[in-house]
Amino acid sequence: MSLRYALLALLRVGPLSGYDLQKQFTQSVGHVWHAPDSQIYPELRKMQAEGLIEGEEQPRGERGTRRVYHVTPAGHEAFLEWMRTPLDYQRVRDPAHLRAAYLETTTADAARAFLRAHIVQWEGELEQWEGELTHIEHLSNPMLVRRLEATPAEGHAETIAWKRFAYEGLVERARSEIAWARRGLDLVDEITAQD
Amino acid sequence: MSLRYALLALLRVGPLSGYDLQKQFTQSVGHVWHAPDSQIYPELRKMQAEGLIEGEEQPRGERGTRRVYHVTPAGHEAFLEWMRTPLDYQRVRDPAHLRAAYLETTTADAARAFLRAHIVQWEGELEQWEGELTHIEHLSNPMLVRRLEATPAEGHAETIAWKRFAYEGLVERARSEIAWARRGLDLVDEITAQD
DNA sequence: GCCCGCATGTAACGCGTTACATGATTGA
DNA sequence: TCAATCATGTAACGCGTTACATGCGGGC
Repeated sequence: MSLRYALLALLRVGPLSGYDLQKQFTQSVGHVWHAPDSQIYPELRKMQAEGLIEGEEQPRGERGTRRVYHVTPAGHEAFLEWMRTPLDYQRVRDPAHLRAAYLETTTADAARAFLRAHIVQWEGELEQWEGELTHIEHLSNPMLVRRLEATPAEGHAETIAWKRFAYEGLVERARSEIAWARRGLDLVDEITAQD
Repeated sequence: MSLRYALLALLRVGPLSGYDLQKQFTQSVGHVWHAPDSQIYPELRKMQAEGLIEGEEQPRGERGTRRVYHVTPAGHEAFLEWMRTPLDYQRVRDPAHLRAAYLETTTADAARAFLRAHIVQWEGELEQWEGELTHIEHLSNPMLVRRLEATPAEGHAETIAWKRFAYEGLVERARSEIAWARRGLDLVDEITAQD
């Protein structure tokens, strides 16, 4: 549901091809909203059919072509409309906490393996998000630079502030997941010590 | 993917009908893993077809029937196997943080509305999870009581400890989302003060 | 000449959501 | 007798995942 708005957010700054968008989805935006190429290309076609974007075929070498998309006025409006609309929050569906609630049904080793994997998982995310944060602070994210170049200077601080805000929230979340799993490991130790 | 294991976790304690399971999914387990009835009934049929559970038709009044399911040995094994298996973590797809990263594109009012809705959303979850925590502490959750009755007394403390652990993690997450959105509201104030 | 990166997709499948649909029992 | 609760589903649709599929361009 949000994929198209993530795509619009990127395209609003300037035209990009499906491939370029896909790269952004494995880099910057992808740290917040992941999408594989098999989802991006069809979505772009749909958005074009609905008049939110327009694609321009560009020759590439002798026979190759690439399609560069740009946002139409209707697309700009759709994005701004989305920003004004309440988000629809998905119902909670959290496999890690579901499993955590039943850890007494398994062995101490399995419980530890699960908790350690949880730590590894969130340490990975943490690294990505902290990396993005430093890219934001140092203005070393090319997409952010393009965005700043396309907007008047007096808005730059605000743009950066919101990016930082978003990633700080994610960093905080990752830290809290890691701390939680560590407490879980302590709990396994306490329980096994009793036997 | 985890739905069937959530169902197995409940059924392991003792037989239940689809309707009873559905109630648990709007109460206790549903605070971790939501599922509507339209998903539960077909899933139970599938699980029966795969030999994980067995259903027994019970008469209800003159003409009504209800199907009560119990876990087969294969079902018990499948659950324990799942507990030993690494979770597959979904890629990040977080609409709230996606939007937060682009709040400079909208008005201060829209930004505030979004952040306030985020706070309301997570305060709702927080209330649910804190409620569950007190139910756990006071042993006033009927499903937990059934679970304890079905297991030897020396395991009770551990069972309760893991439930508490799971819900504490969720409570922490909700608090952190709320704190984050409040910082966002402060940021809106700072930005509007500059103009 | 070969490989890596550029570039664009299709197909099948599963999970989840929403809406729709029906009927029986029990207690006020 | 009427409403609430018990009880069980079907159908259509959309989003996302995984696997599959293809071919060009540019640099070494």
